[in-house]
Amino acid sequence: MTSEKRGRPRRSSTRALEEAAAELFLEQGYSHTTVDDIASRAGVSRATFFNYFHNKSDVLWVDVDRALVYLSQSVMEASHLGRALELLAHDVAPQAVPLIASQFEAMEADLDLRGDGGQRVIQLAAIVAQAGVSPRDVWMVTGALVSAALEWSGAGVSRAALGNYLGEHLERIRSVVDAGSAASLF
Amino acid sequence: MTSEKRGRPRRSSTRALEEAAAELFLEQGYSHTTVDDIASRAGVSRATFFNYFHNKSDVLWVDVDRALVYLSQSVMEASHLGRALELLAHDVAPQAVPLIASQFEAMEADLDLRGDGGQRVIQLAAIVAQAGVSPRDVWMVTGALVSAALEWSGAGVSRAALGNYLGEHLERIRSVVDAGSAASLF
DNA sequence: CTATTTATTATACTGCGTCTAAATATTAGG
DNA sequence: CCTAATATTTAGACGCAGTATAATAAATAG
Repeated sequence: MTSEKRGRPRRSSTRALEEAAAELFLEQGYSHTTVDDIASRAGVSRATFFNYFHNKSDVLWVDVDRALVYLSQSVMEASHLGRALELLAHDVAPQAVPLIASQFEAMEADLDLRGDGGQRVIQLAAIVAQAGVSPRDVWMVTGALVSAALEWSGAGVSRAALGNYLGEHLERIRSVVDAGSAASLF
Repeated sequence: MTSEKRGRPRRSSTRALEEAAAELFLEQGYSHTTVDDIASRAGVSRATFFNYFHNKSDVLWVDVDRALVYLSQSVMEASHLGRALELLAHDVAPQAVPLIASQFEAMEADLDLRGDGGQRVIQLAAIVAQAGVSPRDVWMVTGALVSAALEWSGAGVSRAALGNYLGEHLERIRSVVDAGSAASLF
C-alpha cells in the first residue's frame, strides 16, 4: 500500500471492499459469505482482497484497528495514556461507530467474531501496559476502556462524544489505581 | 464423550492428546505442528483428534475452559460470583497452571494464540455479567479477575493459592463498584 | 451368537490464508 | 515514441483446519 504516482493504479479500495463485505454479511450472514463473494462484489479477484486485508474478519474491524494503531503511536510519542485517549476521541466522529459494533447480531456470527473481539481487547491491554500503567492496574484500566467503548457504541444515535464515556469510566477507578498509573492517566 | 461401559473402548484420552500436542508445540512451535502430527504421536487418526477437541488451539486451553465451564455452572446455581470464585479456587491445585500460561513464548505463536486468549476473556466477561454484576462494572470486574489470574500464573513455583490473588484484586475495586455488583461479589 | 452401543477411521469436501510467477497499467526519462 | 522502472492485479496451486458421512471395529447385554 505505497501508492505514489507510478505503477498500475488501484482497482479498488479498503472502503469499497468494506462496503461490499458489509452488504453481503447482512444479506447472507458472516459465515456464509466467502472471501470470493466479497471480492466479486467489489469487482476484483480473491487475491486482491488479500492485498487490502490480512484476513476475512479484519474487514469488520478496520475502524477499531485504525484506532488501536493511532492510540499505540500516540502513546509512544506522548507517553501519557490520558492525553492519547483525548486525541483519539477528538478525531473520532460520533457517527463513526465501527460496523462491527452497530451490526453485530445482524450478522449471525457470534462465535466466529468473539475471538476477533477478544484479540483487540488484548491488544488494547498491551497498549495500556506500554503507556506505563503499573502491571497490576493494566487490566483494570483496560476493563474501564472497554466498558466505555461498549457503552458509547451501544448508546443510540443520540450518543455523546466518545471522550465523555472514556473520561467517565476512568474517573471511576481514579481512586483505586497506583500513583504511577494515575500519572499516566490523568 | 459419553463412555459408559458399552461400546468400543477409547483408544486415547484428552490428556494423552494434550501431552502429545505439548511435546510437539515445544519441539516445532505451534504453527508448524499440524493436527495430523498431534494425532499421529498420540497413536490415533486425525479424525479422532476432533472427537476430543473442537479445534487445534483448544488443546492448549483445556484447563482454562474447564475452569470457565465450572464457573459458569457455579454462578448459575449460587448466583453469587464471589462464592463461585471461592469454590473454583478451592478446586484448583497451585501446580495446575494451564499449559498455555506457563509455556507461552516457548511455542512461538504469539499472534495465533492471542485471539484464543481474548476469546476466553470475553467468555469470562459474559459470566460476570450473568452473575448479576451491573453492566457498567462488568469489564472492571473482568479486568480484576484477569489481572489476578495472570499474576497467579506468572508467579513462580512459590505461588500462593489462586484464591488469594482473586481476593486481593477484587478487594481493590470494592470501593468503586455499584452496590448491586458488590452484593454479587462480596 | 446376535443385536446394540460406542469409538475409530477413511474419505471427501469447503474455504481460508500463503506463495509464486506472470500479466497489466501506469509514469519517468531518453 | 519507446523503453525501463514501478506498482498492482491476477491465476493457479498448495497446505491445512474444520465439517460431514458412511463404513468398520471392538466392546457388552441378553
